[in-house]
Amino acid sequence: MKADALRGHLDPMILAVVEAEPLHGYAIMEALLERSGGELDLPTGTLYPALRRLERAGYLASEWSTVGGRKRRTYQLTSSGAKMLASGKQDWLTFRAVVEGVLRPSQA
Amino acid sequence: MKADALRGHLDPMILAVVEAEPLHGYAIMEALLERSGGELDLPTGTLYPALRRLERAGYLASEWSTVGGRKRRTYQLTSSGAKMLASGKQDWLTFRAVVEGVLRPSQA
DNA sequence: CCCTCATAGGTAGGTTGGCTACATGTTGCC
DNA sequence: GGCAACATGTAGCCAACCTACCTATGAGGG
Repeated sequence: MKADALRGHLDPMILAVVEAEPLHGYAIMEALLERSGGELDLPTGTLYPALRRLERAGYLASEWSTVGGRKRRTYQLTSSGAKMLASGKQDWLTFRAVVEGVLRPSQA
Repeated sequence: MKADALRGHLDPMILAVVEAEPLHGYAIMEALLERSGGELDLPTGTLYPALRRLERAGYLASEWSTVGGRKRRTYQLTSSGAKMLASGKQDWLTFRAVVEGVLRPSQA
């Protein structure tokens, strides 16, 4: 999968995995990997900046903890983030319709 | 629709509209607009550089003509472009599966 | 004891492609 | 005369994703 493809689609995906329960960064990476069937293996240089961006934007809130001697920063969805996720899902449907409308062999 | 969303997905869409018949830039714009149900209204600053990029890459070949006093540059798909389009369509299916696998409410 | 892997977090800097804004010229219609 | 539609293009901005790098702990094998 090309790198650019993800552009603008990553944010809702991140928000989606923390929707059900708060997760820390590493666990988010694993969740994305699992839910994508092994396709979405984000480098840390993508994920961590993205999380900070989403927190700055107010869509996520974070909290530090220590588990088994390791520091974790756990992110949870804010109410603003939930709205963003909902609209992101809607945007995805629109986007999908656009791409498929164009890509479809076209019945003329 | 956010601007970034298009990143990396535009190329196959352009190739797709010239698949059936060669078209000039302006006509490609209109075709995209129509096939997308009015959603995909590309600025010229996006389309024309993209066409040149695709030609440089060997996926499109162009030819000048004059119709009704107006100069047109008509693009047609090369065989290399056809391959690219096919793989782009496949990539789209993969990408769609990834996004929807992650976005889906998740049955846990 | 040491090495390596998995776990856990992060930054700096490069790339790139879609965007805004601008520039040019024609035809056709009011 | 003026404006919309037709037609093509460039320069430069910016955001986001990437590569490459850094730090640190715990667990397991040799």
